[in-house]
Amino acid sequence: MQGRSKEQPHRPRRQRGGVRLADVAAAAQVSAPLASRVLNADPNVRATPETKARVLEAAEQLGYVPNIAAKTLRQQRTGLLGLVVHNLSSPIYLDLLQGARTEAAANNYFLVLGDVDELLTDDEAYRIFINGKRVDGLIVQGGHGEFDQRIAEIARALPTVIVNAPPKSTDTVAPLVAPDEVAATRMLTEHLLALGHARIGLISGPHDSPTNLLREQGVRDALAEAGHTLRDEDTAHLTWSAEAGRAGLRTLAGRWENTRDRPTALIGGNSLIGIGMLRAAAELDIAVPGDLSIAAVHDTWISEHLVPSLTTVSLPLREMGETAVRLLLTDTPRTQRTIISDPPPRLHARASTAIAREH
Amino acid sequence: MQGRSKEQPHRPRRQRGGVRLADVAAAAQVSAPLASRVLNADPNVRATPETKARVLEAAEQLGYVPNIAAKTLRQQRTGLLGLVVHNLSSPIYLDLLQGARTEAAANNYFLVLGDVDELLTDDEAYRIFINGKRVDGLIVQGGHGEFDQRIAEIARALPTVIVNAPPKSTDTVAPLVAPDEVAATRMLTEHLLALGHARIGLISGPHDSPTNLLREQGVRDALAEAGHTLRDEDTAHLTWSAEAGRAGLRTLAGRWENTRDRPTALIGGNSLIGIGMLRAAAELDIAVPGDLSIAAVHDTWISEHLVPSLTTVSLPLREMGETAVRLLLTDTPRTQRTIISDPPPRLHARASTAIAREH
DNA sequence: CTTGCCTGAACAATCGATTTATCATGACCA
DNA sequence: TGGTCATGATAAATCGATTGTTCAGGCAAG
Repeated sequence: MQGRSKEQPHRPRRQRGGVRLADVAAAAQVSAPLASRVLNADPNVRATPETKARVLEAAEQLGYVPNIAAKTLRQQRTGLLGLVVHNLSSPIYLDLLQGARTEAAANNYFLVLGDVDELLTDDEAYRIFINGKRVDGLIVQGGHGEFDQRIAEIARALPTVIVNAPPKSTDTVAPLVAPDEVAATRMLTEHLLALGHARIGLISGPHDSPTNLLREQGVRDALAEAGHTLRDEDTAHLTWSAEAGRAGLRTLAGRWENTRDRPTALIGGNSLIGIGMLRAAAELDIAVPGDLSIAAVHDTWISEHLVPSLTTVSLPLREMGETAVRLLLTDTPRTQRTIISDPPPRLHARASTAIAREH
Repeated sequence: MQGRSKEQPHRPRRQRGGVRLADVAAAAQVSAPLASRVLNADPNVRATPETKARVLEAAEQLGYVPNIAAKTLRQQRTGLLGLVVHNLSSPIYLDLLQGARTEAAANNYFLVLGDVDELLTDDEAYRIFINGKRVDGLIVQGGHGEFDQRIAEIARALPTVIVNAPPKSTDTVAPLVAPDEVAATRMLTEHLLALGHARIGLISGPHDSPTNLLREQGVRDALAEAGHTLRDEDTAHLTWSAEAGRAGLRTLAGRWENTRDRPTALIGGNSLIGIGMLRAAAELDIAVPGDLSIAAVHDTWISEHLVPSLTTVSLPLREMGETAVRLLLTDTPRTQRTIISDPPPRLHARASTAIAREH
């Protein structure tokens, strides 16, 4: 047992890199370029069926997987899309993420996560993510003030699609994918009107945010058609959080001096606000839906598990994510604005809304 | 205004690729390799301070960002980590994701999302993600039966860290990062015991799942120390969902024939189950915490907004994500098991638990 | 019998950064 | 003056796949 005492006498030559195209080509007794063309089903390739079969066979045999870095370098295409999220803890946009992820996967793309705050504060991260050619395109959420201002700059460096809310600036810097916000709140309002509510209020996000303007519009439209109006004293505009919903309802309720001069139903600008409103109602001993009906925009997994379960309208977030990816992969004119109207917003009537009681 | 009428008379030679290292080197009047070494702060580089300054200056001036594909090809390192998630809609693991994302970013890494179901069903996606050298390492959630069986295979192909729950198989295939599950439920139980509860039940996930075994152990330990036991008729083991929590409480309540022979407090195996339990209690007119105290594992953003707000114990999910990334970046022996005990689980006492009432 | 065309395939260049090996220059010492 | 050595920098090879160009051979037409 003396000879060959070395422990690693003949490890296969290529240990790290796995199987290369050259290995496949060698096994199939063809050149690397030909193997590449066969494996990529190049329509212009001219090879006998036997040759093709040999190449495919060899690739299968060796478990060949193309090296993505090499492919990327040559083709200037990473197979990655960036998704810049604002607040991942919010349940609202997970569906959007899921939709984007699924559609990306269907095209053999993967998603890389970026964070709004990080990109704003960490220059290094920004450079790597935006300028480093790390991704082929970017999906960003509009409507986040400070970040909106940099979207134009980003869109110049990289194909970009904005989802959800258009930046405030008037010039269109990138294609937009959005839900039919107006239809959504209109639907909620009409639901409440049908239940006999006449005085309906709104607790929503910042008054001048693009999203709020649209959602508020939907409420106003539906009310106007029914001959009613949205009164200033029945609205509160804070942020998009549960805490804001709670504070908003407390503020409104503070104005209610008697049981007659007050709204019988309130709409929450998003599901977090709706949750906060339910909470505030419980704290203030306002019976829902007995004294007050509550409905909100966005249907999330939790809506039906709340007590009482929350009436909502669901936006096609998943489809928005899918569409955003599709637009990204088909380079779209930056002026294009896609409103997802199929499927339309859908009403989920639950226990938090009921027929208006006569005061 | 006739001359120069062409709109794009002299676009710079390199339009697509941006600034290359060669451009920087040329501007600084040095060779590309030297520029590379200076920019990467190679300790072995020998260059005069003036030369270094010139290179750095030129890079800054031109806005040079290294081409990641080229770097990756040469270094066999992508700068990406894969995070394989099971159900992104669940709020529970978002903190883990956030922790991982933050720590990755701090090391100039980015996260790519994979989906358990997709990797199980889509062979192409699996090959690209796992075998394609698309990522340098992988964080996977253990405890998802079918997927667990492939973790060993994955771990052979790629540096891997398992978070949360160990696969059932006894051999350790990759380092593990987990919270102190036993301490968490022990803490909840002790909180209830301190409130005077003596008979405490448990509604949790599948009985033989690794996570449940540990959580149940914590309950049993604390009860035993106080001279009590966990009765079989006070437990239900279904899935980890809100629906299961609801069904679990309904099952248990169905056994309660009089007000004396029943538990005064129940622990939910996770926050979803806790939410379902609150819902079932409301439906069954069981006052919480009057008739029944309810507490659950996992503190999420919603816990404090529920009615009543839910007592929970929070696990250090964020830190787990951070640690998982760190382990991945420092190639760790696969036998290592890291229990995050700093910070320890933390109790959030809220309105759903109260002093036990004498029956 | 040669020219020309088509088929089947190989050759060579390219993507951009890194890294190993090599070369020039000047200082210093014998 | 010649030789050694440290210093400063360059040349060339490499990572692996793709793509434009070229080449050899076979067959048909002139």
